Parts: sequence; C-alpha cells; structure tokens
Amino acid sequence: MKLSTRGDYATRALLELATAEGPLALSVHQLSARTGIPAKYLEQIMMRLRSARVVRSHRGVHGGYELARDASAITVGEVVRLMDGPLAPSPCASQSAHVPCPAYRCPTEVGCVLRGLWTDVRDAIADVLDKTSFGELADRQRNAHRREVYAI
Amino acid sequence: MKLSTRGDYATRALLELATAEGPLALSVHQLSARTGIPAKYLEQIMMRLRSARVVRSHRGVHGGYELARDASAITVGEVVRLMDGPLAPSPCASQSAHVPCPAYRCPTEVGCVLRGLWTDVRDAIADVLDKTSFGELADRQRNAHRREVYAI
DNA sequence: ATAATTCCTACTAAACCGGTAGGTATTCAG
DNA sequence: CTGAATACCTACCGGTTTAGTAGGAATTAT
Repeated sequence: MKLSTRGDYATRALLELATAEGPLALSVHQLSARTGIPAKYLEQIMMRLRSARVVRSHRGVHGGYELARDASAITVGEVVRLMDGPLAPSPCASQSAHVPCPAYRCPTEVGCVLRGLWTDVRDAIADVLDKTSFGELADRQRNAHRREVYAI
Repeated sequence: MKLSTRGDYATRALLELATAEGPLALSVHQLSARTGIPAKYLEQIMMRLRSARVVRSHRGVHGGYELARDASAITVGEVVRLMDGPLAPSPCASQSAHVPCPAYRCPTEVGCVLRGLWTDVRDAIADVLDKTSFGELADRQRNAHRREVYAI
C-alpha cells in the first residue's frame, strides 16, 4: 500500500506552498532547496499538478508556482489520486475508476466478500485523505512550530 | 495504494481453503482450477504462505495445502503484509517496519505533519485488515451463498 | 541582451511484476 | 517396485513502472 515518491514529493511541495508566506510564487529551484527534492524531478511533478489545476505557474525571471485555489480546497486525496491513481487496493473497489470483477476472477460466489473488504479499506483511506486539506495541514504545521518556538 | 496480484491471489486462495469442507488438503492444481490463478504462480505464493506458517503442506500423491491454524486466527492484514510489505503508505508511518524520517526528507518542521497523516492512513487500513480474519470472511461467504440459494 | 524561469521531450538504469520452465524429492496406490 | 501425483526449489524473462537525468525551446523581468 506504498505511496510512490511522486506522491510523497507532491504532498511535500504543496505543503511548502501552503505554508509559504506572501503572494509570491515559489520557483522549482526554491522548492527543491527547501524540501530536498531533486529539482528536475520536481519540475515534472509540478507540471502534472499544473495540468490538473492544482497549482498555477508563472514563467520568466520571477516566475514559479503557487496554489491555484485556497489551500483548504485542495485535499490530499485529490493529489494522491493524481500521482498514484485510485486509492482502492483493487480496481473492483474503486469509486473513481471502477472495474467490475470479471467472472473468472471471482468464480466462487456472487456476492464477493473480498470486494467488500477492499471497499472497506478504500473507504477508510478516503475518509482520511479526502477530509484532509493542505490548509488543514498548514495549520497543524504552524501550530507545531508555535509550540516548538515558544515551548508551550 | 494498490494490492499486488500476489496479495490478491493469496487472499483468494486462503479464502478457498477456509471455506473448503472436510479435513483434506487442497492441491495447487485444485486451488488453481477453483480460483483461476495460474498454477505455477500460485505454487510460489503457497510456498511463501507455508514458510510464514500460514498454511501447512503435505507432499506426495494426496498432498496439498491446508490452513496451519484456525481460519479465525489468520487475519487478512497478516497475509497482505506478507505479500506486499507494510500497510503504511510511508516507511516513517509503519509499525511493523518503521524507518525514521532522515533529516533531509522532513527538513521544515520537527513535528512532521505528513507523518501524522500517513500514520492515520496506516491505522485506518490496519483497523480493517487486522480485524478481519479468514474465518470471518468464510462466514460472510457462506451467508451470502445461503441468501443466494434460498433467495432470502 | 541576459539571466532566470517554466515548458517539453527524450532517455535510462534499476527495480518490480506477473508470470513460465524445468528439474528434484517425496509419497501413495497398485 | 514402479508410476503417477504432488510439493519443493531455482532460475529465467519480457514488460511496466519508478525515480530520476539531460538538454533544449519559449517566456519574462531587469
């Protein structure tokens, strides 16, 4: 049930954008420096996020990337699906890309109990990832930082 | 968050063993015929399950595989971990194979909020898979079958 | 003009996936 | 004792994915 590094990197970069201050866009170079993600690889990831309208870009000297919407309107689930495909362990349990079990793969019974199980897993994952936005994560990070700095 | 076919096949085969009647072992050939899983591939899967003490084997003419314990004592979580590794999306959120975030991968804050998120996901998955045994699945399947046959 | 940036495409080495192939050892039936 | 069925074991293999690297074209602020 691993997340690919693409998914990992995308969430790190977006969290960085969500916590960045001011209206300035961050360049791939800056994002790479702050996160440790290889720049040219991150570039491809940002392009994917852009074509999915998760971020906006500006070219030229002071160009870079910024969130295309409010951070509270971008969920981790959306981003993970974008990078790693459906959340469900099995295509037969996917909502976003459902593939019905062909007869030969579920030969024993009509009501496939395994499908029910994978659906439960999918729902459990989606329940976490679709309800967590980058706005929420940014808040949590700021709070953690505040606790750190002021030693509350 | 895909399950590999190995994980898929292993769960199918074990469910087949859990629902099989009588004390007889089932051969790879029989399991393959009943599930549609390629025999030689299934053979390797059964060997892995055997070395993990999930099933027992008997060689020779009437040989085959049977569950090594009561079906209620074999959870899906155990089998999925065996075939596909830890349930956690990220090694830093794994219980069974924890790898601490090196500094360069979580450079921004001390309390990594992403790690907390992946941990929530892991817990959600484990909550489903570690609480579901093949005994439970076999019961569900028998009930579904009963409903089917008697059209309740 | 120049430097910084995004955009785009191609390439690649390594790992993983989903098997296949073929032989050895064991066990039971006749 | 022989033969057939079975588990056991190891090697191999083609395709896909992963995790990048490389290099150049287009754009934009200074």
